[in-house]
Amino acid sequence: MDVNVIKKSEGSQVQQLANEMGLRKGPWTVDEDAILTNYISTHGEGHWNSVARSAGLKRSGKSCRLRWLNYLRPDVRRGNITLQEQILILDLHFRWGNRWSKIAQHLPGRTDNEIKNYWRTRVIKQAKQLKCDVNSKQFRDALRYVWMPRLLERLHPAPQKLTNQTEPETQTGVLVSNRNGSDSGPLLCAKQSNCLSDSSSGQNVSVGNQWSSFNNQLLFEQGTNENGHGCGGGGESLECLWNDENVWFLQQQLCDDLEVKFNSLA
DNA sequence: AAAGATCTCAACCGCGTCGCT
DNA sequence: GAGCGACGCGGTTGAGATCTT
Repeated sequence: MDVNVIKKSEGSQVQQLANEMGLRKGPWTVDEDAILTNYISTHGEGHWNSVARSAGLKRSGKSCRLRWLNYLRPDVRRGNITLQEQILILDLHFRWGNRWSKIAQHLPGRTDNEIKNYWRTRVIKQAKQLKCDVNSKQFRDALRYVWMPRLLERLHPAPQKLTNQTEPETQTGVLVSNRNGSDSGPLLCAKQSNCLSDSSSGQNVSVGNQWSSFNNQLLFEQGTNENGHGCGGGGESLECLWNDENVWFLQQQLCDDLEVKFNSLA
């Protein structure tokens, strides 16, 4: 597919210059991929502008770099984000915010672009469902105290397994949930009051340490537990965690008065 | 089956930073 | 220190795929 896309936004001097130089934009062709891959395998990465010129690609250096890093690199992992990766992303984003490249460094084979897309398409969607702002304390608490623990629970149905593998305090709260027939948010939250105390007393580090410990385990396990325990057999969808009941609970509790509860628990 | 809505993700853009001259 | 080019990052876009009606 040979696409010479002339964008509406074209008009800047840079773009005009690019056009005059005959630079291509839009989707990469198989031939272009092959040229870039061959060139880099021979000459290595870096100096992207000269790569574009020397390889005979009518692409900008930026475009070559992006194509290589996000798609052609041999160690790029394709396919669904695993449960482990989802937990890591949630945790790391909690710590660092939209530092996608920094987060990606902790997910081998995943690109910042992929993680960014995951966040925008999955996580922000959930925030909208809950009628919360994605950056609000309510939603961040929902991620931290409900979503992540439930992912962990899916990953490790038997809590003892984790307890035996990491330091004891790593497991406080986050793995506890009420499974008496139906999920019960309030009980879940009450059982996690120790976590809340940690964060509200300014001891985010301790919670971070809990997750750091678990992150190490996740990274270790990624090679052996690729499929996790998704709700649909091999499915890795998060959406199953956000069933109607959970959404209802979170809307009721988190977006209305959970913040008050947190404060009182602290 | 078709049309419209929604989702996904590759690719682009603008901007900040870094290193060299 | 100023100017410049290269690079990397985060935000945004839009085409194609998928789902819903």
